[in-house]
Amino acid sequence: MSKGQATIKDIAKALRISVSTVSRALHDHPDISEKTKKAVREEARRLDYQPNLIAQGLRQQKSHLIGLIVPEIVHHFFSTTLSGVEDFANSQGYHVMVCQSNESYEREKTNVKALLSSRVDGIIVSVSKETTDFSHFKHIQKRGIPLVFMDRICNEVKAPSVVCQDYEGAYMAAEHFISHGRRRIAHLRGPKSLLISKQRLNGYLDVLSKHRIPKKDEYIVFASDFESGYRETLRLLDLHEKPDAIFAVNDITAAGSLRALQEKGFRVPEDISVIGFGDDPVITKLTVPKLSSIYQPGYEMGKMSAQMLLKNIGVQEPFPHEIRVLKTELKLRETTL
Amino acid sequence: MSKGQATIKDIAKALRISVSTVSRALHDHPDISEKTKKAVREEARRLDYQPNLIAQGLRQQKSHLIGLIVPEIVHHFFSTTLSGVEDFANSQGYHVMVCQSNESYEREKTNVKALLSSRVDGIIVSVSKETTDFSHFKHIQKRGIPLVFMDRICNEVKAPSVVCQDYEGAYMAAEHFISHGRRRIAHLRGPKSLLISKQRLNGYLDVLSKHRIPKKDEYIVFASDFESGYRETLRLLDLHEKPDAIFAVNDITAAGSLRALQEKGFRVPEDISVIGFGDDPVITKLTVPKLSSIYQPGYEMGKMSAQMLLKNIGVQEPFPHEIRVLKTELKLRETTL
DNA sequence: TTGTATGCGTTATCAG
DNA sequence: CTGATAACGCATACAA
Repeated sequence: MSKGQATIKDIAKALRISVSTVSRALHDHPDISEKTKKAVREEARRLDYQPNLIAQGLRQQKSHLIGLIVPEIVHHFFSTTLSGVEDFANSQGYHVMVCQSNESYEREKTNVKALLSSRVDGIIVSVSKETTDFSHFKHIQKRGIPLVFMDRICNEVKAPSVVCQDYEGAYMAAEHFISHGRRRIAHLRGPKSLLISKQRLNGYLDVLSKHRIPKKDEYIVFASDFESGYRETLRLLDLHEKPDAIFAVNDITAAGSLRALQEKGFRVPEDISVIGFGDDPVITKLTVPKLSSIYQPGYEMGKMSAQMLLKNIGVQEPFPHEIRVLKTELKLRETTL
Repeated sequence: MSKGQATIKDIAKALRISVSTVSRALHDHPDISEKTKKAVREEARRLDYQPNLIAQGLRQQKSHLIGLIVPEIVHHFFSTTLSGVEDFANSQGYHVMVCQSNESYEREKTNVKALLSSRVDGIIVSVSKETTDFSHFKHIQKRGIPLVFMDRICNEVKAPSVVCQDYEGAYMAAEHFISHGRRRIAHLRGPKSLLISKQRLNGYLDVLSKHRIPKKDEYIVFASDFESGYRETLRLLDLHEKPDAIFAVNDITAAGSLRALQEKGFRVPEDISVIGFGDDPVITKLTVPKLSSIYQPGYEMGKMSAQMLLKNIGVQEPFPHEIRVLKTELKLRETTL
């Protein structure tokens, strides 16, 4: 009775029929009589039969598992992508194994190995900051396992990728500053290793050059967390020509920046405007004044990634190198005019 | 070569030995000669052999997977518990399947079914707000699968549980108010369905009665997100006897409360002190003034849960009904005297 | 319409 | 020290 989980064998035994008949009945195979099907279904319910996905996986060489590797799930953005991945995967009968690289290259490699060993049917990756060698990703593909990059993508490996309009988002932010009379726009930029940082930087730079504003190196500083955002903003405020606008690579950095501005007595947005990136609902709600930001469709990006991944499961290499770009939006709140 | 993943069969074939020898060599079985072992290991490396966990799972009736069901991973607390679970599980050769119930009872049931079908070796659950019927949890145990409750526990089902000092945390908060001369302490409480809400409420109530302060029903209102925290605080401020301190069931609610206080021109902490619960690093950093809060050891709770779960894998029922309580701490910042 | 046999990759038992 | 074989639970080609 409660001897672990019931199997098709148990159903077969109870009904005195063969396991193959049970298997087929459960799958609604046309060959099986309605009568048998009904009996099987009832017995299955009686025994609370749940198909053993492990056995199914072994048999059909499909685990119905997909792997997701993200840097850190604590970040709002990544947790929303997980929701998107999970929802779509579940809707297609897949489950998700989540791994965090903690921004560590070594850990990312371990994660890949673990997922491969678990025979996941596909892997979605958002690359860690530390990663500069990409052979572990190529390795996935060599095994014939579909791979999709999400947000933190990787140009060195040809794989379907899902990003948002990083460039356009940054462009919008900078344009907004310009159209409100700002000329001395600083950028708190992300690490060199990340493409998204470069894209955001480029969007910013292109707006400057479009408006014939010379790029000023002191205005472009590395900062991607609260503390560095705070610290680097203090330094910006020490410049002879202080900026009149700050575009930050993400919201928490923008929050650090706001803290510095507030402490130094600058009025936001009157003296200095600020725009973040990510539109984190907690951060944008809590800063004073409320942070304007570029909305990133995390849930949709996750969903789309899962969709592209599942589309490629079972197909032959080479995998397409399609890049899907999802829309970002400028959300104006109180740190902008 | 790149024909999917290598198996022990491939190694056996290459070395012209039997699969059983390979299997044993890989497991460092004492019967196998050092010479053979070395050859096998080398060939395994050459072929980049990774054991097929699915096959292993089927064979040994152990999937080396554990399931984690949390309400919503976007909350900082739950994402830190995931890290704890993941780290400990990985260290023991287990992987984690994460499911979000989205605070929905139906979805929680679906999650349980899915995990059972995946033949996870154990399940960690943080119960959804909506859940009042617990048969799906009992069901897990009936199947002989160990179950551990974490944070959002469930007294109706006897299972090992990991919580933090909800009562004591609330007690500390209220005591702190009292010891700084506050007498009109309000509580923004969580939903009735959650034990942690009750515990936090009780800690608060016991401090009142200890100090012979009569409980005042208008001071105890339901609120567990930013908007309700904001709204209910406005109502508290309309009372004839306004509170001089507010203890909130979580940090985001406290943040909503602070927003209301600020809008109405109350000084925090001089006029009204505020303490939250959870010690969310983003929220406590961003509110103005910075929010005092009760620190909850999320990572350790996750780790402990995984530890208790793995301890029970393979053991016979009945599972112990041990409850582990982890320490909370009062973190004083700027919303308290 | 149903049953038998086989194999997915691995490990354990039993022989040798 | 090593090999052949069965079994885990399921799905399918082939028989009947």
